[in-house]
Amino acid sequence: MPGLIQSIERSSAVLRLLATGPGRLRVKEIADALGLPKSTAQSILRTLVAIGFAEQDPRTARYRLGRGLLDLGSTGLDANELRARALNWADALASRSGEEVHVGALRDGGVLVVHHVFRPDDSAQSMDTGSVVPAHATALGRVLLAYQAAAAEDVIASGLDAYTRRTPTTRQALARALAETRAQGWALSVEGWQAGRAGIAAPLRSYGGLVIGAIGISGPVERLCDTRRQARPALVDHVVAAARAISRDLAGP
Amino acid sequence: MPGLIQSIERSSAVLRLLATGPGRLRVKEIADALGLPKSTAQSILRTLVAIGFAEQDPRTARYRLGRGLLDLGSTGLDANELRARALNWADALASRSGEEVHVGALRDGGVLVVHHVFRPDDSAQSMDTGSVVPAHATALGRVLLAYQAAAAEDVIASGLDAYTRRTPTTRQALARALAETRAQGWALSVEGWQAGRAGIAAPLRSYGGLVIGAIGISGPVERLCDTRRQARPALVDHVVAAARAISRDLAGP
DNA sequence: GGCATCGTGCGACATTGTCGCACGCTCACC
DNA sequence: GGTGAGCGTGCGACAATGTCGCACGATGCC
Repeated sequence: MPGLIQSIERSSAVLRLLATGPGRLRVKEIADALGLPKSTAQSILRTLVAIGFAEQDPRTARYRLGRGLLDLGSTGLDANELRARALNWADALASRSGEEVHVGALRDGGVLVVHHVFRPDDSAQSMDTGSVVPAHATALGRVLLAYQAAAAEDVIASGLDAYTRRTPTTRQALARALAETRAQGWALSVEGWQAGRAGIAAPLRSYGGLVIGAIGISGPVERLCDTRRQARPALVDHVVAAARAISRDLAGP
Repeated sequence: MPGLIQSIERSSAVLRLLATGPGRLRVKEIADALGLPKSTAQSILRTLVAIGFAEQDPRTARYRLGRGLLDLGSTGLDANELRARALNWADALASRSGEEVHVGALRDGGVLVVHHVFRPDDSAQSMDTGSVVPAHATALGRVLLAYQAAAAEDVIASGLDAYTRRTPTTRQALARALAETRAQGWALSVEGWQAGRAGIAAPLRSYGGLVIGAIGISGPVERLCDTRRQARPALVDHVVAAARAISRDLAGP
């Protein structure tokens, strides 16, 4: 067994210390804890900060884990694995709800549809798998953005395009929608993406409760919503139940 | 600005590729994608595997992100920050429920109590902040173990001590309790830790929906439960609402 | 003000990381 | 079955990089 790269090993020790130690640490504390000379620890930390795996508070000079590392964790499962785990439940949801079902994950500011189940009737439908839909305009996307603040910021920074008159196009409007989604634990989008159509979606949680995907139904507004354009509770229950079942599978034993 | 440690930079590029690329990748694909010689890529990967940041499927020789990295992400907030964010809501929960409140996080197989609010009456109470309670025996702990499978495995491997006749002491009993917790989104423990006392707890979710702590109430069984020893719905609602409010704060804008 | 400690960065040089190469294994094609 | 191509793995030479002592400026305490 050939040698390992010492500097990478050391960087992992630093990261573990930041993650499990008493919190924000100083260079000296890190160096002492790991038995490294101060300069060595500092070189490692400087690099970790540069790559986004650690962050330093300029006021106190203390270090903590960085967003770049958290971002990595949040995409720990790939599209194929998400799809494989969601397949059967997505089919069942289409049967129960009578609507078409999509499973998606955030990708480059949009939602990549990793699985699509047609509405269980003989209507004309086109296959959506592989397509990318706008996150801010769809229920799938709202669920994903609600739990991934950095992605939400990116989407806002890129500009919130209007697809219909009901698409949220301001930071405030989107923030309100995302807050509501977090409060309810599911999302509703009424004519945000396509006129006359609505979507209900719920989060898919992986290891540690991490939101790594979303499952949702979509169909005509009058079928998904009551007369006050609120989501029909029975449909919400179906979507949330399917999301929970998939999440149990994703979270492990 | 002095130089950065190149091998650490390269390891981060590999990790990002594993996280955002098409999924399970081979040495050659990684080397080509990053413009590195095959041997260099392999040295980096061998090290990443050794530190747990990457894993290789022995059958296919393909690499993916490792559990060690996901573990880091799940403890990205420290106890002080958790406490600061939960303070006010914990006080409000004690007022509304009329019971004492604890906020905790997993630490070395137990639950570290990071904040404790006394029951809002004049009864004799002792300060619990800083103490560590057994994860498998308490509602706080059940919530945390329900969403952190690796920690649950560790706790089981360390042995499930009995504190009362109702403490779950087998893998099956604990797994059942954790599954129920995940299904409901909150946990109940009746006389699992102390005779005559019960606890109701719900998860605190951070960035990405990650469960990084729990908040709960505890008190006499007859006050927390109905005659069938089921949690009183009004109390569950209070706990879940507090958990949600704190989670909104923890998740960012 | 003096002293101790810390974080940061420079630069010498020893150690470590890089990486070409060889080998065994697997797979596809004839 | 035989052959060739491509891959993953590991060895080892050596150049490049990482290590780390030291100096300096900033901060806090007495």
